[in-house]
Amino acid sequence: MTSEPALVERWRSLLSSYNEVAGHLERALQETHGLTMGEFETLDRLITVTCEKRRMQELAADMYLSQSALSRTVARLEKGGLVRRSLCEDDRRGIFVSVTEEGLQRHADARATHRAILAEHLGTSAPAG
Amino acid sequence: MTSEPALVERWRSLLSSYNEVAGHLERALQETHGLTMGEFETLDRLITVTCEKRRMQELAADMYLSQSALSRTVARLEKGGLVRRSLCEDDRRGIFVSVTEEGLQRHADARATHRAILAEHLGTSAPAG
DNA sequence: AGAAGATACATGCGCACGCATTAAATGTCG
DNA sequence: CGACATTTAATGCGTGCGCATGTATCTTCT
Repeated sequence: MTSEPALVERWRSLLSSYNEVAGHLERALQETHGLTMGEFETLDRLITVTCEKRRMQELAADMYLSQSALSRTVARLEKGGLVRRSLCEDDRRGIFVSVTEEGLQRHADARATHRAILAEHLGTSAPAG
Repeated sequence: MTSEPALVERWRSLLSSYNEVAGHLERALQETHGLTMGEFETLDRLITVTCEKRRMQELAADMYLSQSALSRTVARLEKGGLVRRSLCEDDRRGIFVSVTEEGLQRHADARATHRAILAEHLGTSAPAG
């Protein structure tokens, strides 16, 4: 049973941790690799999973992005050649998303930055609780 | 010494906790009280502190918002009559911000919603770590 | 088969954000 | 005092987001 003041405390802590890390992450990924945090996370989720193609919907379920945000994020990634969209034959409303070679490469590069930022800005702060 | 995979794990957990809570909070505060999360947090910080007036700069230091975002947030709050801006006589570059009666009231109302959302969406999830 | 409703993704719109710049006030040093 | 750097807050601009809606496709029920 968490008391209310403690709850607010926990929220503030979460808020500042998140913003600290997200801020640096966003800047670093953008500057060094031309990627939004959302773009990186999307790539990351596309790659971490075994199957080659994933439907928008599955992707959305894994993520914090809204459906519309995901749609646009994938559109940007495709425009940048990092991802490919293809029709789903079984259900022609569906869209499959797959990572291109360039996408794999860019993600691999960006991952280093990602880890570094996490180590620097998440590693030092105490895990809440 | 946190291992790298664990770090990423921790980040993803932070990311989803944050977005879960922030999403619901934003919606609830907007719908019920016409307040942005940033606006509420700003009011909250203005009120939690002992002194009556606070300078933008001090406020900014407490918060995750950028200087420009804070400036606009305060402008919105003022436009809504929840906050008042006044010149700082000692240093006329500075701006003091103080909460109006209406601001106090609105904050008091919103606080209930805030706590409720936290209890619902932060209370159940295990504190990371 | 045909109509009504559900589902999947795309898009119009408005909003809050961050970065870079600007305007006003202060501090510094000759 | 007067020129120049510094600091504080406001603002122009571009970007990504969520909500609501649009369009195409699938499902269900008769």
